[in-house]
Parts: sequence; structure tokens; C-alpha cells
Amino acid sequence: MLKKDLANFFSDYLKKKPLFIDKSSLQSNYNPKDIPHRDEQIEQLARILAPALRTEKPSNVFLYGKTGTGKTCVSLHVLNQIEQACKKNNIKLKTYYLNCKLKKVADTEYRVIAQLARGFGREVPATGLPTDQIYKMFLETIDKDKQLLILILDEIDQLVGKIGDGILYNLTRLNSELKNCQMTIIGISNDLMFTDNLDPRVKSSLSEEEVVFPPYNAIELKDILKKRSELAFNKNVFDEGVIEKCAAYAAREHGDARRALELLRVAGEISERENSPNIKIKHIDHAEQKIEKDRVLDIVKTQPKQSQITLYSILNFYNDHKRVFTGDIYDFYNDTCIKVGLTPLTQRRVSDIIAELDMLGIINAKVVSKGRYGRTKEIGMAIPSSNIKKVKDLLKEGLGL
DNA sequence: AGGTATTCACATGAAACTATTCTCTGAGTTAGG
DNA sequence: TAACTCAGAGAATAGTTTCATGTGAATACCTGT
Repeated sequence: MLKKDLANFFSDYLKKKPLFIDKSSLQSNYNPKDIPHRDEQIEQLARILAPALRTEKPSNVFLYGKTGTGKTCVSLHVLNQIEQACKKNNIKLKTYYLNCKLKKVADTEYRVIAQLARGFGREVPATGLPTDQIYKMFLETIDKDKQLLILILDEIDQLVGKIGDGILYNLTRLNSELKNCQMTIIGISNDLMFTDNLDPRVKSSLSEEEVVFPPYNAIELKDILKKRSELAFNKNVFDEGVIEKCAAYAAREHGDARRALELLRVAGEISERENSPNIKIKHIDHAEQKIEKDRVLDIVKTQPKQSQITLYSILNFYNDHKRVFTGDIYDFYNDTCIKVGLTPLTQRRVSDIIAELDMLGIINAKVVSKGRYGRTKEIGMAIPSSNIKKVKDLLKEGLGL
């Protein structure tokens, strides 16, 4: 682009009426003032936590619900309110929110406790101490003065799935050792069956109360989108039926509000880039494709090299034949590994990698028997063909082929 | 024709191995008393 | 002297290999008509 054109471009850009007012209200970490269609859950949780206002220890709570059903949102909201109420009445209440999914921050017992200790203002070394020592330090920190404590452990099912329920047992037991302060734990889980696999002692003490978050239906999603879009976008930027379509898309995928908002945001960005004065239905379609494509590319990008080579091998065959079998892939995989300079893995492992790629939803693998000619996995692609080329190019570049 | 046995080409499981990451211990270091 | 920090030993874990066993149906091979 020439200099003059570029100057024109920028001035045009500024002249244009923007679609967005405040994009942040569509982002997933945004905390809205009111949360539609969650009154019941808010009330339940508030009622459970209310004893804190009388300096009594509230019961431990468990929140269940699929992703994007407002669990985190509701709990932070209620906690915020109760914190303010306590401040007004001069009650000492401290809260801490910890997402257990964060890698390298809270994915081992030691790290979780260390992170909690830090959260309450005690600097602890990242490594080098015995675990019971760190418990002791944490306990001392919080037990210094008389106060109430509310911990939110988000995505707790991920943590327990990784390191077992010992940590929850220790945390609940910790309460009986506290002299001055009282601790309430709010556990948030995406997995509805989560407590079934817990130690019964942990289960009974941790889930004294339970709050279930059902998925949003299309009508509720529409409301949420309307509310948020009023904050995020200028007036009258939506074509007829755009928000409804957005809601319908997300409702199909287990009522995930996060997805719906993302869809709306991306649709807005696309139409802005296209210089369109408003957001049309086709932009929603584009947005959905783009989100899906980004998801796939992101997964592929973050896979280990061996996994990438396996996928590359699959794609290479998929071009020619419609059906791909493990044996074909493995030969090609072997050659590619040598070309790239990696030692090839055994067929056993590659078979598992194929199963992993299947789990990630990038390929479809099913076991078929071809009679005399053996048994193998028949592999097809789970991503639309328009994206396959992109993935292949990405892999080619990433692997230096 | 109908029934059974064989056989293929991997799938699937379990155990063993290995490299990396965590946890723990004790020695060294620091800072406050 | 107590608290803290750090390095290295040992334990735990993840990723992989090795070995063993399992699988479904097309085909080969019988068997009796």
C-alpha cells in the first residue's frame, strides 16, 4: 500500500462509526453487574453464605454445571456482595479465588497450598519445603487473627483428577485445627458425576450444600446476549434475527453462554473488518467457522511434535484415498520422523496418539475388521475440508518440511 | 450349500523402563536478637 | 539462634517401549448332500 493510500485508509477508519463501544463486556473474564436467569442460584448461594454476616462459618458448597453456565460468574458476584456487606458491618472476611486448572500455578498439592498462602499475604518458596510444612505455614497465616475465610476452588474436578482427593481431605481437616479463623470452601466443578469418585469422608464434609447450574436454553441465551450487546455495541448494529441465531447456535452446544458471547464478538470483528455498517446473519456463520478453525489450529499448534507428525501423515494420505489405515500412516510417519530428525516412536504409541487425536475431535477413528486382511483403525477427518489445507500448511511450516 | 477353522493386521492391556519433575533433607546462609 | 535458601538424594510421575493377548470377519478348507 502506498503512503498516501495508507493515510487515507487511517482517516477513513477514524471517520467510520465503530460497531463496538466496549468490547471488554463480551470477553470471558468480564464480570457483569447483573446475571440474568440465575436468580435462583444467586439466592441459594447467598442464603448458604449469609451466616458469615453473623460471624458464623457458612457450610461448604459445591457448584455444578457445564462450562459457560455462569458458575464462576455467580460465585464471584455473590462473594463480592457479601464482602461489601461484611465490610459495612465490620466483619473480618477474606476471600480467595483460585483456578485449579492453571498449569505451573495450581496443579499439584504443594502448589495449590503455596498459592493459597500467597493469596493471603505470605511469601513462600516455590519449592524445597515438605508439603506438611507448607500446610503449617498456610495455617499459621490464616489463623493469625479471628476472621472468616471463603475459598473458591474453580475447576476442582481437574485438580482431583490429576492428583487425587487427598488435598481436599487435608483442607477440610484443616478447619478443625484452626483456632481463630473459620474456613469455607466453595468447589466448582464442570463434571456432574465428580463427587461420586470422592472419598466418602471428603464428600460428606465438602458438599454440605450443593447448587446446580442447568444449561441456558435459547431464550435465556438471547436475553443474555441482548443485555451484553447493549453494553458492547452501538445501537442498531444488528440485522433482524442475528442475536437469535447466535443464541440458537450456542444453545445447541449445551447452552454455553461463553460460546455465545464469543460468537457475537467475533461476528462483530468480522463485520467491522469488512466495513459493513451492521452485523448480518452471514457474519455469524463466518464467525462460527472462524472460531472452529482457530480452535483446531490452536490444538494442532500446541500438540507435541510426534503428534503433529502423526497428524501430518494422516493428512498426507487423506488427500489421495478417502480411507486411511494405521499401517499406511505408520510407514509414512517413520519416514517423516527421520526426515525431520526425530527418532520414530513404536507403532503401539502411534496407535495411542491416533486415539488421542480422535479424542481432541480432529480426526474420526473407528476400528474396523477387514476379515482376512486384518483389523485396523479406519481414519477420517473430523474437521471441514476447507480447514484441512490450513492445518496441513501449518504443520508443514511447524515441522520444517 | 453350509459349517467350521484359519488368518491377517492391527487393537488393547499390562509390565518394565527412562527421563523428567516433585518432594524432602540437611547443610549453608542470613538476619535479627 | 531461628528462619530461610539451596543443592542434591530419593520418590513420584509421565511418556514410551516391550511383551502378550485379543478381535472380527473374509477366506480357506471340510463335510455331507
